[in-house]
Amino acid sequence: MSDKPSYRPLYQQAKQTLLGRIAAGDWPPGTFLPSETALAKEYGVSQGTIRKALNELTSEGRVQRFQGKGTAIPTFDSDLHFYRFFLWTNLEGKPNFPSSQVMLVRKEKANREVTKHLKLESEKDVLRIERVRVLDGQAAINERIYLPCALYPDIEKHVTGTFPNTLYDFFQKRFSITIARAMEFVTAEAANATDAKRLDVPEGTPLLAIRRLALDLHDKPVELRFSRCVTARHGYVNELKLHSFRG
Amino acid sequence: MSDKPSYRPLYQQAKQTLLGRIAAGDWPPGTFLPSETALAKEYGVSQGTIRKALNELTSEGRVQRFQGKGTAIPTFDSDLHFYRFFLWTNLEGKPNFPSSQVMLVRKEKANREVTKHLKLESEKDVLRIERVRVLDGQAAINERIYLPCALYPDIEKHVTGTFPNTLYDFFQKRFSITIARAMEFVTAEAANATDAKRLDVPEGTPLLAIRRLALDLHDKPVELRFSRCVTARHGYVNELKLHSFRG
DNA sequence: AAGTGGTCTAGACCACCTT
DNA sequence: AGGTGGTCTAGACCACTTT
Repeated sequence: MSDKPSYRPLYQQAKQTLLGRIAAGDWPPGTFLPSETALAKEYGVSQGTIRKALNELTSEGRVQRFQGKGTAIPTFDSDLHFYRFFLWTNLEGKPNFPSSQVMLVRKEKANREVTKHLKLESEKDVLRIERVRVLDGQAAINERIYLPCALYPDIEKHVTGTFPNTLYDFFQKRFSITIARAMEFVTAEAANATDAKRLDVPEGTPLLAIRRLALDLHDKPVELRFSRCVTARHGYVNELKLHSFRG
Repeated sequence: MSDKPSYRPLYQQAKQTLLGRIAAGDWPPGTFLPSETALAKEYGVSQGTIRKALNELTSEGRVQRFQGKGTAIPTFDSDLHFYRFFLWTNLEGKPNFPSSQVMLVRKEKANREVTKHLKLESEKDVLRIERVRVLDGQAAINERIYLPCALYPDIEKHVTGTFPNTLYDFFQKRFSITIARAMEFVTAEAANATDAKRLDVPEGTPLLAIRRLALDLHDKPVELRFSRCVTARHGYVNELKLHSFRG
């Protein structure tokens, strides 16, 4: 009658426990977990069971395994991760590392849209960052970013003067916030006056508009980003695959 | 000195062999593979080794496993697959099953761009299909599709009268062509006269332009598709994740 | 040499589906 | 009841890294 699962594989339990400890920061990025044998002893299961848990975590990008060395928590600046969240290439398909010019940094009250997407309780303080990203020497992306101030204590003080270009790396190092995934919603819109000025295109030029919500290891929204992009020389690349439902 | 791998795990060999037989059509979509024990005996390895190979194939979407039943080759119309290749939702994030109106079907010589992307040897015959896709009752996507005639024998005869809406399902059932993955390149462009007419928008309206190259199980290009989309009421959704490099 | 993860095996038992 | 895949274990050996 009851529809309880009433059964939970040991390796799933171990995986969940490990995930919780990773999210809680037991092993900061760049450090190594205990060995399989140590974890197996600690959890009272066989090594093979721990191995299965760790392999699933590996396939989800939560840990990295190195033969002969051990199992580590990945850091965001590792090559593995950057291009998972930066999907721009030029027309020939070559990726491109962007540079940034910050146009505005300001603390303000979140409006309704920002409050909704970031799942804030009410109209809390957010840090608003506006910057232009440069690809192949061309101003290409006009970006507006909102960060809940509560999650990034004293962030204003960190961002005076030079501003980090690779934000997700900065979030992890300074605030222990790891971006685990992001949802994007892409549309085409006409350039407004600000876009035109910052991107050096005529008003009305078709731009690719991306709304991105980035989530941390607990699936909590930690960043909202609006990007408006000139696609004369670059484009947004995406690969569609069949792979598993459980990934 | 030589950099040969000089080592190849058994389960990888088994996986490659199985992939080859799947691609060759030994087990058509919807049919079941031999059991683990049968495959283990056939390949002269243990059941655990075959299991590991099959589990990797599962995570890549190449097979589906059902406890108590067996291991099957997925069919494209299974719910699992359609929305992997159709990323449109309305502004509230609700997915939408599109309908199609075919505007043009014609055999022609491939131009340089089509030849290049489809990796044709020279300017071979391609079937050109133009259709408008309707979302929520609104003409939303103006689509132009190129198929190499060599891969779709007598396709002209199949497409008179009614035309299949879910093309990839049709490719698999009629031509044994399974779409395994696709690469998309997304830009923003202004609506031309044809777009304006078919999508009922003013000329110059910003459209989302997608070039998609679809590949079969052998990674051979089998379809080139240009979509031009109104994003007033809908958008292209994409999820960015960390997951594994080997997926 | 010692420790790590990676592969491979063999066997036991469980959960699910079909007959 | 018998077959399938799913979980769990224990042990052997291999490949890689570090000491």
